[in-house]
Amino acid sequence: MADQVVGEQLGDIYRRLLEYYGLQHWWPARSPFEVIVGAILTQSAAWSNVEKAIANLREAGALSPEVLRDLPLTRLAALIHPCGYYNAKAFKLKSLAIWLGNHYKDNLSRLFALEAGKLREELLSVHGIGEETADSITLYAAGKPVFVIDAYTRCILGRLGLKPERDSYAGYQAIFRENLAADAPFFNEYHALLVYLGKDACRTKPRCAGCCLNAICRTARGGTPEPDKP
DNA sequence: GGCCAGGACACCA
DNA sequence: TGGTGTCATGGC
Repeated sequence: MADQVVGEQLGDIYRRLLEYYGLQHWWPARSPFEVIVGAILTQSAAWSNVEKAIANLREAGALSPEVLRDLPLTRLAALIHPCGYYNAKAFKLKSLAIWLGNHYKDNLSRLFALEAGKLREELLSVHGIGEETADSITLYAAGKPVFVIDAYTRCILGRLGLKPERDSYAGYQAIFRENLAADAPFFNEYHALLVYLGKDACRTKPRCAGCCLNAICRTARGGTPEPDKP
């Protein structure tokens, strides 16, 4: 498939999603550090539960690396209890806060001054930050143009017949990088819209907005979405 | 009562 | 290198 065609498909999908869902203005956070915390807490968790955990952290005045570092692990785990995996995630937040202090003196501006590739590499060195979380931070907190690949994005691309040859994070990410202009606000909205579409169309019991995916498929490749696989 | 949600890591073959 | 088990709550 010619790259130009894929680019046009991706552009068409974006326009239709924007028309259907409207601007999302992600990430839902009050500060870049809160974006980072949220990106870790939302790992395999419903955002509604993450919001409760973040509210607890805010109320405890713990939404800063300095305070997180000094907070006992058990206390931190109790605060983030609602979002699940609280012991594992407490350790991840601790690791992040310690790393940020040791390497960047808690200065996010210094961290975000790094070139996107280097920033990603740095973030991946932190325990608990994998590819998706690193890219979420790079895009939504640092404002650099990398495309976030999550389970919804994989599902949607697969159903649109755009699954990469190499079924890997890098494979999916290359589809966006190689066929769209690198633009952070655009990638920001696009990924947010894919998540909303995914919530509606990638579940076993698609709700009404599944028709949105069908409409996208009809015009994008003249076909219909493939059924979800468990 | 079962299923699922904006993953990452350790371990093993 | 790829597959599997583990971490765990809250809403529907």
